[in-house]
Amino acid sequence: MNNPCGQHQHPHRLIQQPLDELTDRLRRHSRRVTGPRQAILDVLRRHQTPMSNRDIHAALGQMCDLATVYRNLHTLEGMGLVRRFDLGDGAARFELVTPEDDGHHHHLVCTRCSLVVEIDDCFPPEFEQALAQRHRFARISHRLEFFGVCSRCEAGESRPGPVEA
Amino acid sequence: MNNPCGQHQHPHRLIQQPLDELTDRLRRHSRRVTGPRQAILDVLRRHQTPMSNRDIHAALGQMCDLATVYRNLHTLEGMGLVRRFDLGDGAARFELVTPEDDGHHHHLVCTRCSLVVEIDDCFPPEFEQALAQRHRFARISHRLEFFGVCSRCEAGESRPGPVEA
DNA sequence: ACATGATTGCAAACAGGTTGCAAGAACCAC
DNA sequence: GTGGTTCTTGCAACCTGTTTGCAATCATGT
Repeated sequence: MNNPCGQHQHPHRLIQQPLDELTDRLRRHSRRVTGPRQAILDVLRRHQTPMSNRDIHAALGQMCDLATVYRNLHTLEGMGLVRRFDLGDGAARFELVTPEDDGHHHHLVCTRCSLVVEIDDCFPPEFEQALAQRHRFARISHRLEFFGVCSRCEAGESRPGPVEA
Repeated sequence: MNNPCGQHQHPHRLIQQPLDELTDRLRRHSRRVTGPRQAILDVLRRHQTPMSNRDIHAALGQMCDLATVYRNLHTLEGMGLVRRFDLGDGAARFELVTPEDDGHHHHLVCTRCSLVVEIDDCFPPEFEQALAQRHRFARISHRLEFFGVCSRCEAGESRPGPVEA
């Protein structure tokens, strides 16, 4: 994997984090280790790609209310255990973040079947610095996602639900 | 204005397009030139930064229903007269596109006051090509927006409504 | 001017997400 | 363990952005 300018790139999602380690992180933030929370973390750690609140709720079976999922992801995001992504279809997606990795990376989304590929490339941070200076902005960050049509869909074997372009 | 790799960049919004030219484009697409449409185009051509449906509706005064604004922007987007942006706050924004320029560009948004700065820099198209090939995706495009805190806000002179981080 | 079909206003309906409140756990201290 | 304090949860109502059905209205070709 190289990158736009042969430079920056973010490694991530190398291995699944043990569930205990995750719940420990909850405790360290003085958050209670509840059934729904463990279940949500467990679902997330088994997943490679970002999941929506609805996805997670579905994966949980009738374990808890959808509102609980929303609240917990909000909490987890605040704790930095989870990172929010916007894949452009109006629903927030979440991925687990490891303590080492800040979770910064991007995605390539198939606009036909919603297949998501994790992308580690990114443009060099110096670019952002330059932008910040030029426009006198502080604490600059960015959001970048790619869209396209995966080979299966391109070949005609269309399937599930689409995401907007 | 340079760019991430000293390469690609999209010039845009050089001058206001005459209103007649815009309505002509409507006719060419066999769309009727109605009051609301002209007004919407007129509001957009006077604006430098992307406007939400609500913004436009407000700028129009009680000229037409909000639903009409939504429908028209959808139509205009389909015709390629307007381009949709997602600045991350849950409301779609639109900017007029000139016939020459495809409207591809990005924004730097202040997360405190919502100030928007138009950004012409972008990473080189070859990068997207490479991504496409590597993951066997076709027709790749991307969405990129920057967020930060503008100098005024950083200086403490906070004001209007925020946008998410 | 007329006919005709696109367009509009209005209200209802949606979807994602948030929130108030009372009931139900976790967790700490004893 | 027991008990209480405080965080969480379920539920239902609510909010915002956006879409849609339908009848009334208006822009356009003739």
